[in-house]
Order: sequence, then structure tokens, then C-alpha cells
Amino acid sequence: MEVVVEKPDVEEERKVGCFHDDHGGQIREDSTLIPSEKWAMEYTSARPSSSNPKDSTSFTQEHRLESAKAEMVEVREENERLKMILTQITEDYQSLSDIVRREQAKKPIKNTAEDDEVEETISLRLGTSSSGQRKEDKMKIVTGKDGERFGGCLTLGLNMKFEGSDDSLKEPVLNLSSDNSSEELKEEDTGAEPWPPSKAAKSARTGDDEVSQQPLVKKARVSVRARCDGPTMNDGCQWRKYGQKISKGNPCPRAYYRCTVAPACPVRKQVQRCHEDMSILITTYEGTHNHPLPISASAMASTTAAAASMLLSGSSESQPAVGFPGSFSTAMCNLATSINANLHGLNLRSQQFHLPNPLISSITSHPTITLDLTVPPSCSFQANQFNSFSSNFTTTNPRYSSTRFNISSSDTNCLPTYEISKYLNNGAQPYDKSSVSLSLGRQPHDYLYRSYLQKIAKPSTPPNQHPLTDTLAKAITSDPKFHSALAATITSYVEARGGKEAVGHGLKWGEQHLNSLALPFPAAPQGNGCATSSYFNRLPGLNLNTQQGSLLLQSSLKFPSTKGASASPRDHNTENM
DNA sequence: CGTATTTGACCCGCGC
DNA sequence: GCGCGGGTCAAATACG
Repeated sequence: MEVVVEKPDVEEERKVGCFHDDHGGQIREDSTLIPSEKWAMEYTSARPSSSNPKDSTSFTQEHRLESAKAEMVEVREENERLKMILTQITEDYQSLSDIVRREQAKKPIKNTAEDDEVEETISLRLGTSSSGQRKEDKMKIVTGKDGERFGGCLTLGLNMKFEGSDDSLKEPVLNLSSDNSSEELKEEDTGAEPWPPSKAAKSARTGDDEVSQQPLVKKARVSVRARCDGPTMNDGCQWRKYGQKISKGNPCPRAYYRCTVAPACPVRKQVQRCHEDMSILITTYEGTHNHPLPISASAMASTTAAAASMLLSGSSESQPAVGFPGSFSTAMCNLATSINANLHGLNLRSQQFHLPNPLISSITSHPTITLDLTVPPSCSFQANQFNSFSSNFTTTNPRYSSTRFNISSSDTNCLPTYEISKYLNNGAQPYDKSSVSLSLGRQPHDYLYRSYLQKIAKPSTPPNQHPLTDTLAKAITSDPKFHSALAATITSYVEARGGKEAVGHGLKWGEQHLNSLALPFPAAPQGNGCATSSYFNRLPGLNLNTQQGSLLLQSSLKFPSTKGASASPRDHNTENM
């Protein structure tokens, strides 16, 4: 990185470029003055103001000098912040490496066949308890306890889920009912959804014999509906078509693909156009990659993994945690973040993202989660004009009231915004009595601010609503799973923004930041919104603004990326394998 | 010529 | 037990 110190006469125009260039250099080594700063010092000292009485613009030059100095200070402060972030990342990386090393040391060396057990962490926890239950359209999800096992970024969501494990996870059985969603199920059934269990059994041929251990277990599937011009979504992975069938109820042929990144990768996907709207492409993923993935592919993979983990995390709903739906929220955060990080760059015609009702289905006893990118959101974030997408998610578990998640994103150049609005009508109420809306995304500042102002201006929140910050604070402090969810969100976002530099840091980054900041946070804050704000504001790069009924968790994380725009998730998908 | 895709045959689970 | 339908295999074909 070369920095050219220009003469003052010509510097004015290039100064900004110098600052920009210097960022990496500052972070890299210089702890003192950057060259441009040095120049500013020399310039200011060597050229006293009004040295030339003839110069009628001396005042202007002096003014420029002042502003230049101010910019220097800002840049220097920014430099310090970036250095702190880098230091923290380095430390986190070290700690994560230690953890991984310890994990590997604990376990005997596994062969590649056993590596497939990573995939089993999904399949072993999902499935019907008995085939007879299918008639009742009910599904039992069985969760395991081997959540500690993880492999690579793909299992991030799953891994995170179990990091926050507690007693609620030890009740592994949950009945997920889709009774109130039969219509949607039918619709999906005529589409690309069915994935008979025979396939899972067949997959045993390819090496993983977990089916023999749990013959009734079905793999989780993630179906993505999106408007797509191309024959398939560019999800960053490499696929080989191995079959095509005309399925019943849909004249459009269904194509079968398998992942060819690794020879023994068990991941399959089905691609089928919706016969009702030929512009909609239905892609169904099954399985977990047993190999490292490029950033572009891991984005989609982590999204599907997060979606799958959200299926799994429904198990925690059987025991509602105090304040927030625990691992479910974690998985949702992972999903939301993964989606945010992922969907830019897919060759989608629409980036509206909608998780319709029902989201979770049990067609052919396969737990399936559908991510619908085709339905406009019903919320106020109609940000399509900003190249955004949003996701609405609604659980249909009749045991609990609607839990709604909204994931929105827009311009990748804009700061991401994590919004948790209407989080619990009453802090004392368990989440299952409340409407929960979680929004994660990137909004243009102006638009976000506008909608934000609208929310503030519109006193739609119930008069008896407790201060949001109280509720959130309680949730964070009382529910470690929400804590984990937040950490996962931050971590996932960091990975998405930081690319290779951040991938591999795992969840520890967000977790540790939260942990490190949790200490001064009162265990049971009482109506102290400032405490909450300061709590988040101390998180590097995160700004939290709280208002009644809405909470903005604004991230301005900046990474010393070598490429100026490489932090954009869109760029991650430009790598097409 | 190597690789990817196509396509008919086959397998298997499930419902009747 | 039989038929149906989804999923996979593998030979044939297409493509670069």
C-alpha cells in the first residue's frame, strides 16, 4: 500500500483518497501517525496561515486546514476503532482455534464416513416417531444431545443453537402440528416439496449409515421459492444433474441435482418451476455438506442449515423459556442473518423474502421449511425499491400464538440494521403469549430512518406496554438463549461481512463480545432504557437506539477488507464454482 | 475425448 | 399383493 504525499497545492483533491488508502496500513502496523497525518502536521506547521498577504484566499486555506485537521482526528479515531476490532478478532480467532483444537483432541480421529455424522446432527433430531403419525399430519421432532459436534461454517446455525442449550433442550420431543395449514401443504405438495423418505434410506448407500441406526429419521429439507430467470439459483455450489421427473400435479419437470464439490457429498437438491407461476423456481435442499465450502456456497448452505436448525429448535417451544423462545430465536437469528448474508447475488428477480404460513410442514413425514421469496411482505418495510427483501415468518404451532419474524434487507452498501420491534407486549409474559417480530436487514439510512420515525410518530403501541428496553433487557439477562441468539446474529453478520477474514471465528466473536459486555449490565434492569443502550453501544461497531415499541440495533462493523466492496454479501456470490 | 446432461428403466416406500 | 409415485441409476447423447 503506497501512500503518496502530495504537495499542499495539489493535495486538496487527493486527500480523501489518501485517507481511504491508509486504512489498511494503519490497521496493519502504524500506531502513530499515518503519512497523511504527517503531511498534515508538516503542512500546518510549515505554512503559517496568512503568510501571504496577497492571498485573498488565505482565510479559506486556513479553514481548509482546520477541516483537514478535523478529518485527521476522525480518521485517527476510526483507525483506533478498527485496530481494536482487529485485535478483538485476532483474540477471538485464537480462542476459537484453541477450542477447536481441544475439541479435536477430545475426539478420536474420524474417517470420512463418520464425518457424515455431521449431517446426522440434523437427521437424527428430525423425524417421525412412527410412520402411523403421518395420517394425523403430526410430526415428532427428536433432538439429540450431541450438539457440540460441528463441522465448518455450514453447521453454524446448528452449532449456535446448542451453544445456548439448557434444560429446555433436554426435552427433546415436540409435536409440530400443521393442522391449520393443510391448504398450504397441499399447494406445496403439488409443487416441488415431496421428498419421500425412501430417498433418505437410499442415501445410506452413499456411505452414511445413520439410517440403519434410526430408520424412521427423516432428513430436514429446506425449500426456497424464488423468482428466478435462470434454470437454477446461483447458490454458489457445484451441482450435477442426475435425474429429471415429471411429478404429479405439476407439469413442470423436476430436476434432481447432487453436490459435486466433494465426491461423497450427500447433499441433494430438487429444482422445479411452479406451474402456477412459471417465474417461480422452487429449490429444495436436503442434507449437509461434508466438505468446506466457498464463501458464496457457505452462505446459502448456512441459510439452509439455519432454516433446518429452526425446524429443530422448535423443540424448545415445548418448554417456553422465560422471555424469549430460546433456541428457536437463535435459529431464527441464524436463519435471518444467513438469509441477509446470502440472498444478494442469487440470480433472483425478486428479493422479497417471505416465509409463508405454514412455514414448517411435515409432508411425507419430512420436516420441511419453506422460504418464500416471492410474496411481498405484509409489514411496513416495502423496500423493494431499495433492492431489498424481507421475510415474514409465522409459526403455526397451535400451542402458542403467532410468532412473527421479519427479515429485511436492502442495499448492501448501507449499514445493516437489526430491528427487534414489538418485542413482547409485556415483559413479564412468556413469549408464547406475545407477538414477536424480529427484523434483520440492511436498510438505507434515509428509508430506515423514515420508517423508524413513522413508528415513533405513530403511537400504535399499547399504552400499557412496558418500556421495550426493560423487556429486552430482561430477555437478555434472563434467557441465555436469547443472549446466544444475539451473539449468533452478530457473529453471522460478522462472518458475512468479513468474508474469509471472519469466517472461522465461529460464534465466539459475538458471544464473547456479548459476554464481555454483559458483566456491567444489571441482572434485572428496571426501566432503564439508557442502560440497555449503553450496553449495546459499548459493543464495537454496534449502536443501539431504543424507542418505545421499537429497538434498533444498528451495526456499523467495518472490516479491513482488502477490497473496497468485498464486504458486500453480493460479492460473495460472484464466485461461481 | 472428457464431461455434463438426458432419459428410460429400475428400486422402493406407501396406500389401498 | 398390487399399483402408484418419487427418487436414483446408468447408458445414450450432447456439448465444448
